[in-house]
Amino acid sequence: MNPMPKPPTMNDVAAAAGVSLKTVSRHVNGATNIDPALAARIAAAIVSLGYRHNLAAASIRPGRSAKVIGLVISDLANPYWAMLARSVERTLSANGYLLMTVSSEEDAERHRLLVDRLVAQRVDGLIVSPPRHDTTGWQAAAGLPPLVAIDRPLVGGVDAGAAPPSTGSASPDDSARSAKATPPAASASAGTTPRPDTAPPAASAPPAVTGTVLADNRGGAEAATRELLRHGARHVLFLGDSLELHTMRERLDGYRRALGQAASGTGSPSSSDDLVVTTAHSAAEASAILGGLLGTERIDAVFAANNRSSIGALEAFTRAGTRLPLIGFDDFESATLMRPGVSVVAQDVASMGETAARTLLARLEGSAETVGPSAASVTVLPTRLVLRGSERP
Amino acid sequence: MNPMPKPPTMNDVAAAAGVSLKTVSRHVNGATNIDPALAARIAAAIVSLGYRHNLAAASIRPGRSAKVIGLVISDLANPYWAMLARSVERTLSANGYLLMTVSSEEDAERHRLLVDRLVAQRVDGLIVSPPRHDTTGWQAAAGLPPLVAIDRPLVGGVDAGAAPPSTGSASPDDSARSAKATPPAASASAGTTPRPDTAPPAASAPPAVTGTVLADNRGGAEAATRELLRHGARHVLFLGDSLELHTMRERLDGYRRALGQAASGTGSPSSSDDLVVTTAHSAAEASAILGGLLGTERIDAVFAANNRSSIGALEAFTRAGTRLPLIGFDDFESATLMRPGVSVVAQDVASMGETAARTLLARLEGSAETVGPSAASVTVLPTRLVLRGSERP
DNA sequence: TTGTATGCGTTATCAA
DNA sequence: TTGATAACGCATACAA
Repeated sequence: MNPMPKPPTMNDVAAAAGVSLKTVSRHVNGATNIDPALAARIAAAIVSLGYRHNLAAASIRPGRSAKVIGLVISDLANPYWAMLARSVERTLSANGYLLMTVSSEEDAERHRLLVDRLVAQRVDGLIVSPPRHDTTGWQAAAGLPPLVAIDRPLVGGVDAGAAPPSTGSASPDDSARSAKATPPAASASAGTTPRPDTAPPAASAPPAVTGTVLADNRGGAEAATRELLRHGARHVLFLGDSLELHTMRERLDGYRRALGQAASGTGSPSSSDDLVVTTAHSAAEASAILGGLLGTERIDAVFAANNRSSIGALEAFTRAGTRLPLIGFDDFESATLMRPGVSVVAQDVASMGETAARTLLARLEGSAETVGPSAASVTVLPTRLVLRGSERP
Repeated sequence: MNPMPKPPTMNDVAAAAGVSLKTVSRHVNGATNIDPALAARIAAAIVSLGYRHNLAAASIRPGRSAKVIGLVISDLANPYWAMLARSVERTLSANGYLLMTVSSEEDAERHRLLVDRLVAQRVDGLIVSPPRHDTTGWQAAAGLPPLVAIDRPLVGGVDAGAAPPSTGSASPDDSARSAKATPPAASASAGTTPRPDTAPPAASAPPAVTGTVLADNRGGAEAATRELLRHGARHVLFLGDSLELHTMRERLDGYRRALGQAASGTGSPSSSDDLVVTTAHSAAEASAILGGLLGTERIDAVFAANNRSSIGALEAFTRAGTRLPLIGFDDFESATLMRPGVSVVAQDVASMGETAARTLLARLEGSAETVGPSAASVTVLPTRLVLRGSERP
């Protein structure tokens, strides 16, 4: 009946049960050594008052944490990310952690805001898929909890600019990106020592980047392209999104590698860049672009570099009432519904999420500095070429 | 270089800047009335120390909160829920709130755990899609923050007792549910006073249920079924998931309503329960079940009661090399790829999420008791029948 | 086994 | 405009 009955505290419970605060604390935290009689009185008081443990308050004590992890992805509505998020959540949840999933919508500024917010919320760890125009100095960023990069590597390992605020000047399409280290197509562990040259804004905080979990984008793309070539294709279209995305760069690289390899053999497949589209940001755009090309004779097969592009390609085929050999990157639910079935490069999304989660957990549980200062692991998960028929003419 | 440089606090900043704690607090909270000179010193100290505001600590002060909302859904990997989550996140995010999305995997126990955890985390509000075997006394549950039900109503409001399991007995068209404001296909507001008969576990806490946002499941299903009948179908299969799900009950109701209506007209469509499948929990199951029925002559059209069932039905068609007229509930990305295109009852997922978020925000911003004790709103969003061709023989 | 006293990082009160 | 001081809800030395 009270107008605003402020939530009962541990103290209220203690008073109601006629015990001390400390005893209630023990009971709530699941301590065993409590007089059963008192425990019962406390339990009764808790129920009768409607008391709920305040984890936010508890977590400000030194050494204690709320066991919350933040996950920053780019688009929750994309099945790929949704499945990744679920996989991460499952693993963390099984270990008593709660996951805060937020989506940046591929907006670097929003991404930065979200990370800041999560850090302010004092999450224990962060799993992050960096945005396109990532200018964050991750390696040096201060006050960050342990962090794992997923799906894409963080900048700062190599080419992080000296521009913390949103000043992303210079040419947006600068191709200075090939300076990056080429990760091996296998699982490996590299002691990525942080480079001291990038401006260290803070004094104390150690670099927090704990690990990176990627798929073998290059290898998958290469295998897919080679398969198309094997079936006689000579002009394979690369249909994908912006090269600002690390995954796209890797996939394009694999595609070109396959072309180059074939060229050195029979000498026929063209490796001209005219067959590369990197402006398909959505299924609709992919469909429109491909639709314009279907009439011409210039292409005879399509490598769709992500699930959106695959859908778009299929849409274009349907509209045009024709089709070309097609392999897509990323599996999607309705790939088996089409006839012929859509062949894809399938990522193991489940293990990707699980691996990221485990990497983070290992760091969190492992007593902080037990692994030595900044031993960052890089895991590259293999992809699988799933052939369902669409790769054929 | 310190082995474990514990994160700098506001006190450290104050010391470094040579000002008082309170002044730093003001600066961090964006107060305007600060000597510019001091403000500059503080800002410098913050950067140099790498200080980050600790929202968890701030939120324990009375009257202050972390501006975090919890969203509990049943399956993040289902595009329907993923889109809903994104829509909710967008609206909340635009209002300065952070969203914690967790998924219960349709497990009532896990659902309960998650809600408890979120409450313990002291979220400001909760948006919840109740699980199947929901036995939570929501209306009476103590210590809950303001809560909005989404997609499905909470039990405890009206029909919690009697027949939750698959007993769809009696006249399925029983109008007993009109005891509650029969959800018209529009927005309405009903003063749902909490029932005193369900055991009130707590003493003080007021019922927290602020609103309910549903789709017009019955109307949508009815329209879809009627459309199938209109094209000459006489034996429409209802292919759906468990009737423990409120949405399924409503959709089945709409389906039967259409059949009954047709029967009273030409007297032909069968309304026997033999055409009702409520055990398709996944696309694979739906596909298997329908596959078994396709050979027989017993059905001549399919109403797939959710997106999984639609996919399953298409799979079965593909496998059997045949097809029947089909309309599905819930739109899905590849519905336009098939030929003929798959007709669906489309929910406005975006406004559903937005409405839920706004309802909650209205309650949170509105100074608590300004709306009077427990004025819960019920919003029923209309659905849209999208015809793409698959409804035809 | 239980209680007392103190501190966690922040904000609010009230006086300077 | 600024600063000392007291909460906030909880957990932990340490004492009983």
